[in-house]
Amino acid sequence: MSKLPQVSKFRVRVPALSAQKSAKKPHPRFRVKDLPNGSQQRFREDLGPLWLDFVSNLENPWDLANHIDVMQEIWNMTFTDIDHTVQKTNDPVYFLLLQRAYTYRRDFAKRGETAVAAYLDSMGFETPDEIARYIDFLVPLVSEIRSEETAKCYPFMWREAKNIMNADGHIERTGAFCSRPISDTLALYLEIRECIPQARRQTDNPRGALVLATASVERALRMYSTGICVKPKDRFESRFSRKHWGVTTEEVMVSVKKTTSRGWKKIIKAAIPYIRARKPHHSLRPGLEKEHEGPNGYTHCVDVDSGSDSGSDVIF
DNA sequence: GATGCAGCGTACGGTGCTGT
DNA sequence: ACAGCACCGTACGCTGCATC
Repeated sequence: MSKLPQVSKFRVRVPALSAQKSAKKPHPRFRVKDLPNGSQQRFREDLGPLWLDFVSNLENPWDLANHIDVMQEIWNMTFTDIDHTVQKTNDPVYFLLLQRAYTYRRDFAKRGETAVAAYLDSMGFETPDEIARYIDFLVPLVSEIRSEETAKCYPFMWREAKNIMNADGHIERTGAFCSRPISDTLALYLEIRECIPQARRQTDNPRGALVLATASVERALRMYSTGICVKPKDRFESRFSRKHWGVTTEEVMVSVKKTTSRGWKKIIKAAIPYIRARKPHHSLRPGLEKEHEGPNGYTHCVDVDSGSDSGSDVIF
């Protein structure tokens, strides 16, 4: 880079005509073409991934509206030649970055479905009953798991979890957040990061991406609670939204925040083999209610460092 | 090399929800 | 009632592959 390009002023325009005339109640809606000339491709290829990398690191990946400063920062970093002030109203940059984040979360939902379908397929079950029983073990009903003191564990969140019949139905588990479907789903985050130069990647742990991956996998697993994938009656109930999954992600975050740096290396190491491993797969789920609060299987998913498989050879 | 096709990702428009 | 937000469905265009 011999010299910086000349800075040009980008003036905000009104939304495209087709967007304005679309509905009875028109409202601001921007398209990529509403961005300044010459910025569209860099928006897609550079700014978008940087933004999603940031979102992946957030403690609350559902709440994005209060990160104008970061949007501005990555805009300035990406577009040294185009001056623009990011703002909440009438701004295509703000609007399109939020849209990109919605798509990002939906991609996690889809990836979870694909990962779970592949996982169950690989288990070689022969009847729906077998699948239903296994799902019941992996994702016990909320009421059951919270009322039973000894069962503070969602087995689907662990690489390995098995009932030990002698000691009060105690569940032995290892490998927090390293179950195959969670690793598979988290690989989506690694795929997004691949196109970002190492020096520009976020350096924190991808807490937001991990809680989204975990919730997405639970959502997909619960679709199979009857042994076959059940479509929801109401498509709005099936959304991977803050409304339906915000409580779950908050609770999972309790465990995520306790994860050590060694734990993070293991989690990333487990996800790496799944990079670019999946194709999209469409299926749906029945609704899920959150009824109780307090410590539970989500908040107890933390490895006791075993010393084995340190993950020390992982760079991410 | 040209053409056709399938798979996939993205952009865009639609719509229910929520806040004022 | 209205405006804006949040999420979903899908059309479209791009890419890669097969076939001629």
